[in-house]
Amino acid sequence: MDVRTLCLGALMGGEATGYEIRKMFEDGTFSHFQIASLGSIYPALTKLTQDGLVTFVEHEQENRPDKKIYQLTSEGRRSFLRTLLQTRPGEDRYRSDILFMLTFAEEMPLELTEALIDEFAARHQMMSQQIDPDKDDGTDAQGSRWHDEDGNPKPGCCFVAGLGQAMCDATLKFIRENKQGLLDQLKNYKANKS
Amino acid sequence: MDVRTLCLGALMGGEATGYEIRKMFEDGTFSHFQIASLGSIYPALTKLTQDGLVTFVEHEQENRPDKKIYQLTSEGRRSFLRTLLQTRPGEDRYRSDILFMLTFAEEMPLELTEALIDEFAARHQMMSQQIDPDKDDGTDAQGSRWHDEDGNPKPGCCFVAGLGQAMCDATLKFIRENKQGLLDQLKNYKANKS
DNA sequence: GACTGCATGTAACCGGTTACATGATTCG
DNA sequence: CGAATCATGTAACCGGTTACATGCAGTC
Repeated sequence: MDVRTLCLGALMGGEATGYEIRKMFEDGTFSHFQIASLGSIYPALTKLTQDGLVTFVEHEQENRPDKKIYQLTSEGRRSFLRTLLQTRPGEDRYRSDILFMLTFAEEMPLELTEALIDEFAARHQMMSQQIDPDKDDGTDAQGSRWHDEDGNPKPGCCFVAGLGQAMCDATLKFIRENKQGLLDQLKNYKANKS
Repeated sequence: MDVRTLCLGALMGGEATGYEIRKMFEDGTFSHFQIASLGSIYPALTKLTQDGLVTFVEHEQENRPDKKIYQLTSEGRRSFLRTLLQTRPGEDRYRSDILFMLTFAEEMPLELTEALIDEFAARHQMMSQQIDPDKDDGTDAQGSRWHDEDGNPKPGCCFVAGLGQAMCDATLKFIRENKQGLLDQLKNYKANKS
């Protein structure tokens, strides 16, 4: 799934600037299962504009670059929906340096192992909080992206958010239950070696 | 974490061919949290050989390209350990086209939604089975990578495997408990719209 | 005073994927 | 008879990251 498609999807929830789209992938709605950086989003939006899939209105701002508020065109919407129906989803890929490093826990000092686990836990804790579908991104006047025009929560979003949270919670739970055990095993393991 | 480091890590468990290393990332030990394709592994091994971090012995085979069995040099081992101690682990990144698509469940036919969920579940089921630390890759004469020379299981590996499995199981559980609910909600949602 | 947030944009670079080339064997 | 498995290797290509450029406002 390329950045262009991701941007179209982001705009399905309503208008947004490039900067705001990045936030959806950094902090927001999509943060736990997709990523996209500004350096790829801006060119993507330019391309989409050329192709007639999005339009933007320029809002002048003092002391800042003009804000470009993007919106799907009806063709953009149709195009995205077509993609949705036709695309065979790519494989899920989860990459974690921390888990890779932890595979070699025997080879590092105990403190490092513990630090890595703690960091892993901290990241998941943060993710879990960011996902929370009830928080609803707060003050947004026109209603958040989790809800449609009538204020009904979107089932798809809730399901995906719930799933993300379940994964985070499971991770956290596992760490709570197994961290000390691992540390103890490592102590024994190292004692046996010497 | 680049492919070179990944290859060094893979060889920490003992000697292997490029083809076997790919398998560790495709099916095996590392499959649930790192990926690497042959097109990047072979060049990486060549580079590592040039740098003196790995060596290989060529085993002739009939009707096949010679098999190159790679092995860490002592410098390769030291270098990997240094990397392990010095590297700030990169962010975990989980990318899932399916979850992205499911965010827009309202916009697609119910059957597609269900198919996507089922596929998601099937993939995680498979992952869960692949991880299983007890299976121990079976017939391997010199013992699998989950165990050290004395046959003791490596705590780091077990921990990471367990964590992977906990995540898979949580995913599967969530789907079991919420799939039908989502489908029902979508039915209502669509009925209300029309 | 330094850093973060808002806000856009460009371009070099780089790493990895994909596809191709080769070829016997085994399984369904 | 086609597909998958074993087994290595090269190279074009492409997508995205990183870094740079610009600049003000607010906070620590």
